[in-house]
Amino acid sequence: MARTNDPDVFLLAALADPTRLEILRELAGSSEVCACDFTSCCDVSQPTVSHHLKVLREAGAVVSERRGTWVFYRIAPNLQERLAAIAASIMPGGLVPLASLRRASRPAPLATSPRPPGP
Amino acid sequence: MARTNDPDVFLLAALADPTRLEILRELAGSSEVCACDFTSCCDVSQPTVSHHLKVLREAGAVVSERRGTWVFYRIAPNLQERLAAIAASIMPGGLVPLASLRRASRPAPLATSPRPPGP
DNA sequence: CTACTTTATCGACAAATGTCAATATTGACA
DNA sequence: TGTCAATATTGACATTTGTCGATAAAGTAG
Repeated sequence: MARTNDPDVFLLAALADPTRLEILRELAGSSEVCACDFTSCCDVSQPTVSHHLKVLREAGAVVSERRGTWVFYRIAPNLQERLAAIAASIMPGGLVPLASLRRASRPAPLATSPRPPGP
Repeated sequence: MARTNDPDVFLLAALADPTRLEILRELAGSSEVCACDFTSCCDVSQPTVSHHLKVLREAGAVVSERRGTWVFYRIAPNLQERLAAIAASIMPGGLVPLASLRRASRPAPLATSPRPPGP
């Protein structure tokens, strides 16, 4: 079969699974989530959760950080850009991150954005 | 295995294939493309092209129109919205179509919420 | 060190997927 | 009608994928 190494295909394939999409939606709600919390929400075994997290990590959809026994996961910081790039390559209009919208119309008014201005 | 019926997963799975992504990128360049043109650009047999087009069609990524012997394909009109909705569900900021950018920059300059309220 | 917890890996399995050759279907035109 | 071109479907195949049980690895606390 046509083995591919296109990072875009890799990323899209990582999103195209009900359990992984559920994981990502859980992650979108909080700034970070412990790996142990996904076992309950996703109705699959612990090895399966670990497998899905690995797929998401290797595709660049999430990033992980070990703190003691626990491993915390976050949405990858550049996921927005990557999805925007993919969207732009397959659609005339494309999609843009909301952040770039606000930056274009005004010079960063107040800290009203839900995400703190990271380092 | 976990058979799903989530349209979002269906759509993402349709995009997560190198041949189908190539088809979509070809479609993004023109307003419409004849099915016969994909056989040359994608380096797969005619039945395979037909299969991939069916997957894209059933996922709602493209629409087709028969004109005589030929079948012409276009990017689905609501693909932007659907991808934007998926992006918004998995990322804090989300992604918005460029069209809505123009509309949103006028009437609500002080709206601190990241997402415009209207449907 | 041992015992315990959390996470990752391994091995195996069934189901899904991408591919093509062969064939069927659809439509145009003589 | 019959023939040809474009597209779709079928059947078969190898590869990939999602899943779990068992087990290993990493870290903490006693």
